[in-house]
Amino acid sequence: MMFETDIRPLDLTLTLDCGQAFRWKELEQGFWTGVVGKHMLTLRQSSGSVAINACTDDQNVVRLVRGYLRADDDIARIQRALAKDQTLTRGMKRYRGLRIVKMDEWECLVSYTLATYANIPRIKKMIDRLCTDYGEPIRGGEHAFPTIRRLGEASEKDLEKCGLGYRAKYVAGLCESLTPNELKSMTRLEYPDLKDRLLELHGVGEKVSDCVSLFGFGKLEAFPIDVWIVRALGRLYHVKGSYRKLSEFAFERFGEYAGYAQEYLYFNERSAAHENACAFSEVR
DNA sequence: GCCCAGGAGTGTG
DNA sequence: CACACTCATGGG
Repeated sequence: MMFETDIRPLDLTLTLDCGQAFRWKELEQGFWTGVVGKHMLTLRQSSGSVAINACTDDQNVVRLVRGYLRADDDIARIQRALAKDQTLTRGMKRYRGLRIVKMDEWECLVSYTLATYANIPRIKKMIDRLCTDYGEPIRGGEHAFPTIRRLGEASEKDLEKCGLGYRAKYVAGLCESLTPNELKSMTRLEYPDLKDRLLELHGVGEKVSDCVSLFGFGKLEAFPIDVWIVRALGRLYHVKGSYRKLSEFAFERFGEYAGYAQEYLYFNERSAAHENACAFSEVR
């Protein structure tokens, strides 16, 4: 069944293929297949509208996709607010179509806990195996992301077999220390309290906590700091220091939309590194 | 074969 | 609080 919905501005590739979410695949040019909730979807962008191919006639998939892509975020307004920062103004316009995604809280928490000290292809593989081994089969031949209960039934050894390595004990710990109700109650917390609560979880540090706040709980003021952001802040703003220190800088500088600022800085820094690498290789 | 990864936990100065 | 070290494996 096909649906269509209007989301502007949007760059589907930038949004789905950037390490925010890990389950999207571009099976053929412009066709992005992934799983959102219990639905396997194929998305295709034509200018500002998104064509949704789903194995259901349930109109709710439109709402699902609009929620996932945060269709109600007013990008123009967000960019205007961030444009008070001159440094950001130049870089961010070409990323107008990049949207922060709103993942399922549990999926996001597990995904980013797995993402520690692993590269993106491997993160995708770990998640794929967790889903095929423990996720409920859904129409289209895919699997939903495994629930807390199902994942909790797996032993640490079982989880290791999915290629998790030392992360298996973290995932097992998450299943033990959380219930679906607790996760749901956490959605009511404001960002500072939410972050502290996430930090209590074993295997969840500052960076993962911020990623989960941003991509899982939709806290746009969260500002995850990875190696690329450290580089960007040093190169563009000449600030360096501990995670806490950089966090405070980001909050004062970027405020309620720091999460979008983070994405712009992240992409800008990666492309800057890429351009340098190309320039260097041309000189040789 | 080698290097290293969208980090976090632990121990030490 | 700041650093160093380890963690278990699979991609590139």
